[in-house]
Amino acid sequence: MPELPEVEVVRRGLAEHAVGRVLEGVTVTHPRAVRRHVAGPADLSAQLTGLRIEAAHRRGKYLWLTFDATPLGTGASATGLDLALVVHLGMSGQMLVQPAAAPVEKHAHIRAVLDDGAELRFVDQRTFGGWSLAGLVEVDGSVVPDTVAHIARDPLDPRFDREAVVAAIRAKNTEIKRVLLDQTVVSGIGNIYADEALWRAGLHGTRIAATLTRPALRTLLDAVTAVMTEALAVGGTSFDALYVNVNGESGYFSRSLAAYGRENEPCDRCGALLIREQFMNRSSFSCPTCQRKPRRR
DNA sequence: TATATCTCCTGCGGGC
DNA sequence: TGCCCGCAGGAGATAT
Repeated sequence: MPELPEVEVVRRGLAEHAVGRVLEGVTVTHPRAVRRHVAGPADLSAQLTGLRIEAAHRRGKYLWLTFDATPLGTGASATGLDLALVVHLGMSGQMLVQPAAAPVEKHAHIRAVLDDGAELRFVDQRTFGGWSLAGLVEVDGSVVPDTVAHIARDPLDPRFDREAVVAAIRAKNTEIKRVLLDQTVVSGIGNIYADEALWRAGLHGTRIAATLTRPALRTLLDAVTAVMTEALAVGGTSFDALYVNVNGESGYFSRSLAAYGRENEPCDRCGALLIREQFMNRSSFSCPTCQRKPRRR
């Protein structure tokens, strides 16, 4: 599932293969792939056509492309400087840059023709992701799409303030894993990296955030940063063909996971068998010895 | 206001 | 072989 490292891999791919290119035409074949756009997919296509991609950005799990004006543009180019194409990959979204002649993927819901003959394709099996257009706003010293303004900085952001996040977490009277997954507190963390970071920090996900000490939370946030950095270095985590970079290649971090998906396998730290529990309608993996459950709420 | 739960969606694998 | 069901889970909407 695409979490921060996987999304960053995609962003880098877009920066390499799509930035500088002009969108010569956009075709939407699945209306659900266009989000929050009252005017509909046709209007989104019209607004994007003729824009040159200036840069690829990311915050947490959100990607967005910004544009500059281009002499090749249509009437839409006049607004390009203030417009962002926001992309969320959901659970299974892919942003692929393919030769136009390449076979079209079964779940290719949006296809954008680039001026170098390639196509930028949004492929999404489970249709939890999508594209949307947004205006740009300044929040806390950074320019972001207005639909991303509520998303907190992620641990790989140079301006990530660890102490401020520690304080925000301690203000929450709920389980620490819920807080890690709350993108308004700290962004980019999904179920996989939450379990990995909690395992590294030796904390059970049902511990109440407000009861954790500042040093424990610093350790936890450092674990989040470390696990994401390591995953990014090897191209992200892949369990199947659902997560790939813009060239359709998978990452290798799944081989390094210490907790997620390892039910009944020995803990790398103590040897106890890892367990799986239901939490927030999804699976959580932990070590019953290293990560003690709280006695009660 | 803060927190918890529901819903969306599709493909895969297991059980019968 | 085919059908049914559970599972995977990000995030907005809704409920408490």
